[in-house]
Amino acid sequence: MASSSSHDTTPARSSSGAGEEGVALKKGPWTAAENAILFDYVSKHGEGNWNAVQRNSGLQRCGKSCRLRWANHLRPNLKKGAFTPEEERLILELHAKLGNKWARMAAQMPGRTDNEIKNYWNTRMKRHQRAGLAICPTHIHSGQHRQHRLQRHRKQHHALKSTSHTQMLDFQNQRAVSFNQTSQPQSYLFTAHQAPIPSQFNFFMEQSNSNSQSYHTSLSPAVASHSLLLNNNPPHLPPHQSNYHQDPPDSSADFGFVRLLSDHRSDGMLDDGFYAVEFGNENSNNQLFQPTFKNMKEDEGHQGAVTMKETTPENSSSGLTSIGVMVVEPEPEPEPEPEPVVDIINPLEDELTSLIDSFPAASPTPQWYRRGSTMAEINNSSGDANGEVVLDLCPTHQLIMPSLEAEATDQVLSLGGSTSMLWHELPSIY
DNA sequence: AATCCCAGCAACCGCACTTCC
DNA sequence: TGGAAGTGCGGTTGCTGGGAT
Repeated sequence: MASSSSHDTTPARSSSGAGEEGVALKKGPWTAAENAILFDYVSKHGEGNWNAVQRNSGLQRCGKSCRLRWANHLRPNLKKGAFTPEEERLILELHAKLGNKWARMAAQMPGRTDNEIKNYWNTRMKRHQRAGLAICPTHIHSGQHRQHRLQRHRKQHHALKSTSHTQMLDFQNQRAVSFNQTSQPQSYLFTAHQAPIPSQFNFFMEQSNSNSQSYHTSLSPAVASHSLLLNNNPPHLPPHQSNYHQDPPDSSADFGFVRLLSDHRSDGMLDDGFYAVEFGNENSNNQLFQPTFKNMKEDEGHQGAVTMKETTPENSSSGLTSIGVMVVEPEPEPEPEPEPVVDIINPLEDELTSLIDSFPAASPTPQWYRRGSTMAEINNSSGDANGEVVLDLCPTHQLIMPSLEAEATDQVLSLGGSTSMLWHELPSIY
């Protein structure tokens, strides 16, 4: 990228100001000669008294400019080059602790300058705002905030244990998904008209052929940003043994499904383990296939999974589109003492809060989050609503994910024989 | 090959704080 | 004690080079 030397012969940003005795002060990129003069002067006289540099050295730069040049480029023991992963991690931690206190951050990173750290952070912010990604991973939150989150989580955990584990996210007042019957092979089209699907969700397509081989392929981010068109049997899919299908339920099954997965990027920008939506279908023979369950924030000791449910006409008359999340948690640790914390939110809400906290401020808050519904309330076909997850998609089909109280890998997801779907007007999940 | 776009970076600017007289 | 000078900090600007088209 641009370096100081690249500016050496470029006067583009230069302008003039008046120094002491009316001497025109230069602005803009520093030349090698100026660097040499400054370095020589500071080597002899030490740092400080920067305005004297111009007076005594003949350098036509103001004191502030000299100080900046020295601090950012000329002083000894400066580290040059890209930040190491360890330094990046440190920046995240320090920023969580200190905020935009670049100088204080630099003081704890030998060889790095505040300007460098600031530029790094700002470009990173821009990049992730563009991408709609969370800025700080959960594990970077400051100790106090982190502890508070854990407290709230434990508090909520107890509340859940006493009632139900089912938590619902409802996409209300949205147009329901419409399904169109088409001939085989099945194809799915997911379209989000209101906002791009956030890029923290990777789109994959997984398929299994008649030989129980699973295929897994990524989908174009450009396509995924607003819509997905999927065919469950494209011939061009690269053979890639899926990590997600543990036991294909039926070797003759031929199915595909789409995932929106949390993007675990190497830069650790996202809330680990926050998973959103899993779409599924099955083949025309109504073979069942296993949904895949993901850990949610294993460090806090619970698992979660999200899937969707097509609803029958009678139980989707409201046109409700909802996404449910089930949280499976281990037995609670004994609380050492009652906590004065009053605000109780569920773990999912907590995670969503952390995600939403970093959303662009201009994004409208969708009116889709509602707690309280259980699958039993929507569909009386199940006797045990605990942990069931529901996503109403259309008035004519139903996809049911049973409780996760049993071993997750044994869960079976059933789905009617839909062939294609349009998911219109998804609420935004920035 | 030419042009456009944009990420990365260096440097400037304004403000606040500290020090000195 | 108050004003001027010096210094530090954070925000912003604008240039450059590389990649995309």
